[in-house]
Amino acid sequence: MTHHGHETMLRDAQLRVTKPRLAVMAAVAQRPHLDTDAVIKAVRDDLGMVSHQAVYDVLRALTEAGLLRRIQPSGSVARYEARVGDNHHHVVCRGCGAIADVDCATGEAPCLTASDDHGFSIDEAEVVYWGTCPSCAAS
Amino acid sequence: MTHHGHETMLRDAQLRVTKPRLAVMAAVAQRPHLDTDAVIKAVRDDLGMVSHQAVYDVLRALTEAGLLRRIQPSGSVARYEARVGDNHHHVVCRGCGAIADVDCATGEAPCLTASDDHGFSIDEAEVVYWGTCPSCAAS
DNA sequence: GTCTTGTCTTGATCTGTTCAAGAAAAGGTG
DNA sequence: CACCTTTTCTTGAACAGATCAAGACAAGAC
Repeated sequence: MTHHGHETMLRDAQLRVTKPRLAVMAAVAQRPHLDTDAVIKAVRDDLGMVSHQAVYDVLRALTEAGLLRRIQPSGSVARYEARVGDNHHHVVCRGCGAIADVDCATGEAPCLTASDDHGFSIDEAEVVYWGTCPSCAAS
Repeated sequence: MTHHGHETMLRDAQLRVTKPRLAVMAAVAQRPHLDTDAVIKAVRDDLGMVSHQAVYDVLRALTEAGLLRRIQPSGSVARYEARVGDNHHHVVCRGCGAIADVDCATGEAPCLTASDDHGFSIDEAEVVYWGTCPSCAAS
């Protein structure tokens, strides 16, 4: 994804184009599953001093606009990724908290039909696989 | 589940039987998906003054022993439920955070085989359905 | 260039959770 | 039953991530 592409995405979402926003998008596009703190560090490496507040605002704005997806497995802080709309899921290591992407084996809309939805109108099924990553399994 | 049954469960898990523990188990068994604060209130209604620390310790001990399950959807605080070992999932309301149980439509071990596990050894698949509950849909 | 609106900075605040040290209670043993 | 060891509970402080509030500032429309 190019810098220019990010600019177009922001405009399409009716959001203003600012340096912090471009830096956040670049950081998340480059390294998926970044936590908030890592995003702040990446943005500051890129632009110098930026307030953590600005980063929080940017992350919220981009998430609400559907440009970013927020994931937060139990016991972990909020993380963000750029892959949206492709219905993929995550595998999380119980040892170190590492996250990797997986496409669900059951096709495009896994488990989206619950056996009994209790009257809820369901629009998304989120799947988290829990396990142990190779390096944690070794130790 | 009787009071006596809870006592047996604690002993089987090699945990000492104390009033706070029995009160926590009773509260969670009675009303599923209780958050920590609600558990504290329920325990105090039952026993009088109990420190919040004791409740946190009890919840952690029971969760580690497998007597309770901790669930924590994004944007929500930690919640606990007594149903363990039956592989059911949850539907969460985006509006009010209400949680209901659902049995997964795809059988006993839904989606447990990821298409590419990245070398992780997976032991659990957790599914969260996101949607809108009837009362939030009405407003 | 000017104006309006949305965004960023600064700094305080909040909530849920955890840490630490000592007092109290559970339950096994003599 | 009394004692002792181990675990659990109380008290009080601390911590992290996230949020709130007010004003300075910049983006983009006209």
